[in-house]
Amino acid sequence: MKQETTKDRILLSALDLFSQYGYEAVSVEQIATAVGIKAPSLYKHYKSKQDIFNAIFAEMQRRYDEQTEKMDLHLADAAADKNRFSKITCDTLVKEVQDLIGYSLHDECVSRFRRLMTIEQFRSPEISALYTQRYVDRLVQYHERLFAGLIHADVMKNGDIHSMALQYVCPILISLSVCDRQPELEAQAMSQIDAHIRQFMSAYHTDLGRAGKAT
Amino acid sequence: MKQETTKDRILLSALDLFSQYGYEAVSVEQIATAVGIKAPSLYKHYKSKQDIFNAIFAEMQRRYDEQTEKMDLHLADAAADKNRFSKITCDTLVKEVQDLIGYSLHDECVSRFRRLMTIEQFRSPEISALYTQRYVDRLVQYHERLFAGLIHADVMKNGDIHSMALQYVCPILISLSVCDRQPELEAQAMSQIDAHIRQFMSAYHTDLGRAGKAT
DNA sequence: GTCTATATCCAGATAGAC
DNA sequence: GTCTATCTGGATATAGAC
Repeated sequence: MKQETTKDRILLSALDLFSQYGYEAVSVEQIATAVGIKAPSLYKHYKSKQDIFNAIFAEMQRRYDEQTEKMDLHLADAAADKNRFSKITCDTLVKEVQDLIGYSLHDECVSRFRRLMTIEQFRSPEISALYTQRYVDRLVQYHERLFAGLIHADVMKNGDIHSMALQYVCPILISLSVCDRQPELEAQAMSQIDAHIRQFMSAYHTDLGRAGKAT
Repeated sequence: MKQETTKDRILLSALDLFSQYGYEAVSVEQIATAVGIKAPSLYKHYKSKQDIFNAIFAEMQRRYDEQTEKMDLHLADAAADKNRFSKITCDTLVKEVQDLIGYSLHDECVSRFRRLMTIEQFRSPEISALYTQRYVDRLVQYHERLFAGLIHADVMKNGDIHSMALQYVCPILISLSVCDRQPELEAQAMSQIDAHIRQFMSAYHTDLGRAGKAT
């Protein structure tokens, strides 16, 4: 719980502005004004505008690594306790996903950095690869492992796991990108996600209708 | 087959540069150099840099409208001849989609404009809405209509049509966005699309295994 | 660590000759 | 329709006082 330094506030203000207008379109004076100081004062904290940009990436990478660790633990937990798989219902799945999407949309850092990545994704091969890994591959791979467990527990129908993960994850990713562009469509996106998950489960779950009711 | 005017060449060079680096990062001098003239000469054709940007949008909108008309006719044809639905096989579907994706990736104008839209999508509510409409809604709605026809013809299982369209279309859209970032992954993306469509059909087609073989 | 003043550079755009 | 020369503004960044 350390206090927010000026250096941190510069980082967050820059992230805010970069994510809206892009790196090139934002001047260091705009950043300074947002922080409440004059432009030359920035240079006591960062040696250049590019340096601020790099610091944003470094900081977000740190947070991302933390989060990935948690996801891995969560999945390991689920795999260790195979009985939990059979208890999964549409309602719990929908709620889990909607919470995750809500967090991704409303956490300022997470959502701003994702938008920044979106508009700067073609700037270098490194950023391109990072984008695919973070926002596509990680979630797909997570669900591949999850579905492999569910199939093994006979809760889900057998099939091409990678394609199943894509069909589950991609509509959610697209909804997220729509909300990034048009926040006013969030409610609609959430209800589409709800319908999507129920449709997916009805197509791939072995025993959905009776899941919660069986004695 | 009219000849390519300087005005057109400016438009295409600007599109090329904007789609790589973004509007702000490209100077009018860069555009002029790409065309093979000096910067001030540009102003005889367009009154400002912003004017070039707007002209790109107007021209691409014109081409888009043409294409939409063709798609509508194609769908109307298919709907009028319901017997064709039952003849659809995985192989033809895969080929159709791969051709479409190949075109979207390799047509210079189409792919450059899509990348430009991607990196400029947060610049205004109008561009945001245009992006969603062009690159998400149109394809989803097309497949909703297609699937409605297929369900009516008893070729596809019944279900929530919108969700089914999302599950079919979104993995393809994500593959496209991956290839925009990382062209080196195209072959891999194509084979994932192949597997995805076959998995989708095996989940939703009423009678896949015998489709091509039944007497 | 913040400020004012300033150096330096380069962008978009215009004027006017050819 | 292209050029050279130029205007003007705004950007990043530095120097040095407080």
